[in-house]
Amino acid sequence: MERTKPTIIDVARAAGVSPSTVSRVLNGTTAVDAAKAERVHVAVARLGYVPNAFARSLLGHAGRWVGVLVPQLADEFYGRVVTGIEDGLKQGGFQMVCSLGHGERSTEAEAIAMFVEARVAGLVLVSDHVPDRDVLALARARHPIVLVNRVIPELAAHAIRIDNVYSGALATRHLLGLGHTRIAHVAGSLNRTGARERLEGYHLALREHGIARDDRLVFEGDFSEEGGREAMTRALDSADFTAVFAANDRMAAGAIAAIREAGLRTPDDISIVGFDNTAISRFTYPALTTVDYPVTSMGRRAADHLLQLIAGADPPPLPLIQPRLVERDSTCAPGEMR
Amino acid sequence: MERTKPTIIDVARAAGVSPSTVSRVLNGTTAVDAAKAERVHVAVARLGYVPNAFARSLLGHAGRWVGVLVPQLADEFYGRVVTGIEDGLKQGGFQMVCSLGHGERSTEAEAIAMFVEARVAGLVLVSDHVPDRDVLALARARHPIVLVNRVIPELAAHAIRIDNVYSGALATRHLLGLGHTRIAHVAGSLNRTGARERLEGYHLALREHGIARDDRLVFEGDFSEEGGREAMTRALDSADFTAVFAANDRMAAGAIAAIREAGLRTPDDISIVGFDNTAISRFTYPALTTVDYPVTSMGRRAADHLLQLIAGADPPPLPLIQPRLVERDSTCAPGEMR
DNA sequence: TGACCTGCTGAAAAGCTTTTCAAGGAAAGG
DNA sequence: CCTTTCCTTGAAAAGCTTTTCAGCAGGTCA
Repeated sequence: MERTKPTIIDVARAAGVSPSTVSRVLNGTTAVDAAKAERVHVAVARLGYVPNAFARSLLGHAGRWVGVLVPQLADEFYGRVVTGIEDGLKQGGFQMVCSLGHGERSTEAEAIAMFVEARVAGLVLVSDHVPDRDVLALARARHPIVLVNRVIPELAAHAIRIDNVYSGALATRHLLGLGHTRIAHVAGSLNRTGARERLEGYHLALREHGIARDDRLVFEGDFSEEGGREAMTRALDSADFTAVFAANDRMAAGAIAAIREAGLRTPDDISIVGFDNTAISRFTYPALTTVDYPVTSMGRRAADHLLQLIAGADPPPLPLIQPRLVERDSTCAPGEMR
Repeated sequence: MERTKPTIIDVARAAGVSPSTVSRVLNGTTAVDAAKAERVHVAVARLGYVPNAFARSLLGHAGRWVGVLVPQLADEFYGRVVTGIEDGLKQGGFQMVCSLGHGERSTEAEAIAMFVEARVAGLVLVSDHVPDRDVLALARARHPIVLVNRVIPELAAHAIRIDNVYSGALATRHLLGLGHTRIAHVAGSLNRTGARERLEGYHLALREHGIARDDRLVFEGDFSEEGGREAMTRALDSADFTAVFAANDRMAAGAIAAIREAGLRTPDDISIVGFDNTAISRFTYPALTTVDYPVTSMGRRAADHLLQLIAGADPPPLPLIQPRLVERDSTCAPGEMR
């Protein structure tokens, strides 16, 4: 019973004109006799004709689609990246096609293969697991590509990411500026570049202030709330400090819970700085001082850059983003009652 | 300099066989002489040939793509829906193509038009603004469609949504069960169906317990944190109650802040129940008792249903979801110290 | 040895739209 | 009134892959 979709030929027959004329009416490429145009419109409406994008694209018309690959969307972070990207693309008349990589190499590879087959005009890859080699192969095949949060030396000009070292130092300097000298760090999984860089920034800031490095103040977590709680529990058991820099907001939230469970107060007894400025940081108690990861605007800039690449322009290299700190209620001077 | 992409004909020429043979090697449809197959593989690799999905799809091969339209992805909620949908689709061998509607009718209409032109195999529409009439037109044109969180009577069998009345009653009954009798409600924007239904559930539960309806205990918010804080401030000024049911977690978080600012404690002085079970509810202090909106699994079921529609099956109607309550630390019996 | 089957291969058609080319008619100008 | 030009239109080709059909070679069976 599956009636097949009407084609431009059916419309032409119904309107008593040639397919070329129908095409012209629909695309407005050439003037067409008003009466015929009207007949075409009527026929289109009556038959429910929708031009076949495949046939059109087959003509070599550049697709107006851009592929976007993100690891996941279950938490807010990547959703905000995608929002920025989509905004930029839409502005330029492109549509986003978004796929999830789930942090698995094979899944990501499949998604990218689909994009390539679909002849997308360009690609945005957000911090994915596909090996550098494959990404470079894509780039060499003249696919416009922009990377978010990933370093591949050859593509550095087309990668936008946050300056993690600077950011880690920024958070730590804030605590140092308040007068803290014993500052712990709840790190992310140290097999992740970002986590290592934030740790490096933490060390950098301490060194600037002439404070000796003490690895017993660094506790590795896994970017999860539970990991943060657990790392902080270990910290409270084994070390002596008045402030903590946590490598993301989730862990900071877990750390706050651990501090409370230990019968201490934030920030009175222990100040804490998070990282990301996700919704979480507004809802913890006390509200979290954190590093603002300007993730939506980074997505936006990635999209703008990509549009230029697609247009054949040679845009200036994408910058390393230096974020700012958002002060809320989880930090104060040591010993100060607040 | 833009070298055009190699076609199957180029590969055939390079391998010294016909295009048909190349197609057969690549798709494995028919046995091919091993030596020739090898030559084809070599040629494909050397030329970097990628089959053109448009040409393939033009043959009427059903596309393996499904269009998904969501309002936005900037907060966690829709991200989780999408995660569930994508999971289900991938399971069935389909790829998700996701677009954002931004709650605007024209944007949504454009996205849907793109999906239709791309000949997606089906559509999942999440709570969108396109008028019923247009959705019905799509359905009549034999597009498999599943709706999430939206009621269109003619498509009720293909719509999955939460039972808001039941849910509102569930939250309220929990408070009643603890012994509360003066229970306030911080409602969502009452021009939204969901908000009105939750309010209805609240009234229903009170009636069950023989408690007279008192409209002075209902305060309209706007689903935002700030709206919740403000509604709760008004509530504390004007009414007398020992518990609150807030129509979502964001407003509940705002309400908790307002309670704290008023010098009261949660749950000792005022118990509070939220709605959604988003990450927020784990991070507030005290952690929020809330209605678990099983949003990922709903997305998953929507996808499964759609896959059946695409396969031409006639799946059983999608259910109205009755969620369960997640008890955390924001509720206790009135007067009880906790 | 001849008829028949099997396995592999190439030619050609189908699928739908856009665009180029050529032609027809009408209008304008001499 | 004839020629030139412009406007509109239809025919046909291009774009790329899959699939059907027919053919060919080699082997099998009687």
